[in-house]
Amino acid sequence: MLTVKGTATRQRIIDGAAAEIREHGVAATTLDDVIAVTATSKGQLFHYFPGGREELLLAVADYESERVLADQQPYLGQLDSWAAWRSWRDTLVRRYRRQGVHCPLGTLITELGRHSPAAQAITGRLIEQWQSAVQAGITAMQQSGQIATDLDAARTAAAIIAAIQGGVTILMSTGSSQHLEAALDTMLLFLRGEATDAEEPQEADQRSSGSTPRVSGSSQNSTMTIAAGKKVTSPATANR
Amino acid sequence: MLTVKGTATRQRIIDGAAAEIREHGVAATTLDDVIAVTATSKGQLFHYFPGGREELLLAVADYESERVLADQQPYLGQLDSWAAWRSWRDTLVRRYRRQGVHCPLGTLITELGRHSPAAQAITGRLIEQWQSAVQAGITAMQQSGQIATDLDAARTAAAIIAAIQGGVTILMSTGSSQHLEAALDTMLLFLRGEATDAEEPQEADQRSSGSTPRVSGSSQNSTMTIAAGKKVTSPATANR
DNA sequence: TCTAAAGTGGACTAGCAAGTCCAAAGAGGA
DNA sequence: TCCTCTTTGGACTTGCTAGTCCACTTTAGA
Repeated sequence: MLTVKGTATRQRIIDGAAAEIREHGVAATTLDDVIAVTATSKGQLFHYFPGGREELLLAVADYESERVLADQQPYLGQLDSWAAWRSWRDTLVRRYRRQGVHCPLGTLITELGRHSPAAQAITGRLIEQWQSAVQAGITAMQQSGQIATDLDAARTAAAIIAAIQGGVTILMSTGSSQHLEAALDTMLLFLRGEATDAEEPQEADQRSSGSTPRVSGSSQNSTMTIAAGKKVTSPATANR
Repeated sequence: MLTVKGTATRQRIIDGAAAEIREHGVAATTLDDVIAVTATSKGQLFHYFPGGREELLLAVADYESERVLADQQPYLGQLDSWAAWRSWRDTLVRRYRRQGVHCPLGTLITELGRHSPAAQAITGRLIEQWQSAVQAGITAMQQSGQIATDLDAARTAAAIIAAIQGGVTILMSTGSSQHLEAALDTMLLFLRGEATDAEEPQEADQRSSGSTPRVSGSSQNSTMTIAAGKKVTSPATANR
């Protein structure tokens, strides 16, 4: 009831829609845009997504939420050393800075996540998974004595997720990754500050704390962004 | 060129639009909705907002951004004691918890703040003002020896703003204030932890850190997150 | 090879929502 | 009182977009 070709087409639609949404936002993305960019037709779109726009948006949200976590690997799944935390932090910043103003999930969350229960389920699951990965990292660090054991891993993980989310939201509206970086660095500083037992001296500082490197100036996203999502590829990306 | 009556009507339109947006989101709010809810007409709407929908939305954003800061007073402007920080924290949580899923600015930021420069200006200004108020608080605490002076006030303030923003965003999509509270509490914990000079012994802990109160389970919106105000009290901790 | 199901294209419809227009009522000053 | 400018009401236009419909093509497997 869905051949290989069909599956590919369906996926192509999702990819294209995701790219469009990253680029222009949910509100500004019409089905015709998606059709144009994926070289499909109305017939196909409604053939694969009988629920129409809503169903497509949900599929995109689902797809993006997987990407969010996948992009943070392998670090996110292995936060057992300060170096891993650092790499994870850098991966995150790099990813979002590259994406610039375009955060697929953030947009989806706020634009469609509010009232639809299905959308809430997706975002809820993402937050949960993300948070529990971070929490596992904290716990691991506690077990190896690198983070004080009296720190509430769950609560701190929740705070970290919130901080990231906020940093990204601000990045989306201002174009500067300054807040995201400050948020992440401060949280890491907090984790380290709580370390009472062992430490990894050779890594002990280099970032933040003192001096304030203060990220450049204004919107540095104009530079690339453009290319952002356009890697879609898939059989027919010869758009239009 | 704008009588008293006219000014009142204009303001009524903004109020009504803001309410509608808080309730249903920007995308779902049509001009006809605004007209209906404010007992006005198309003619009036375009008379006072020649730029149409866009101009109205901008006016609403401006209006809401002022409210955001105003609602945090007097604490936000006077963060010179731990008690003030606590009260501020409680005010924030209370406000957003009451508002539940409806964050006017968050919605406006993500839905219209992206591409319009005018909107970016508004959100940018809000973030700046908010952040500098927090930064002033940190500096004041440093000067009175309650926070270590080697802490980067600007960067930490940025992190706090990001954490709040993220907590609110998550609150909007899940309905739980858990993350917002965790974010704020963790940040306060961080500020306190950095205190090396003087301290306020009698206030030295009470929240989290040790024992892990561990917020209940899922959406505890109801539970009130137990500790919230605890002993510090402050004028209005009679939550809700 | 035949046939049924899957896939595809695109014209068409319906409805909504932004924005236009104009007529008429009200308000204030000379 | 009159004249002008502001305010108000609402019908009407226009354009867009989600969704429908159906004819046609391709694919798979019996």
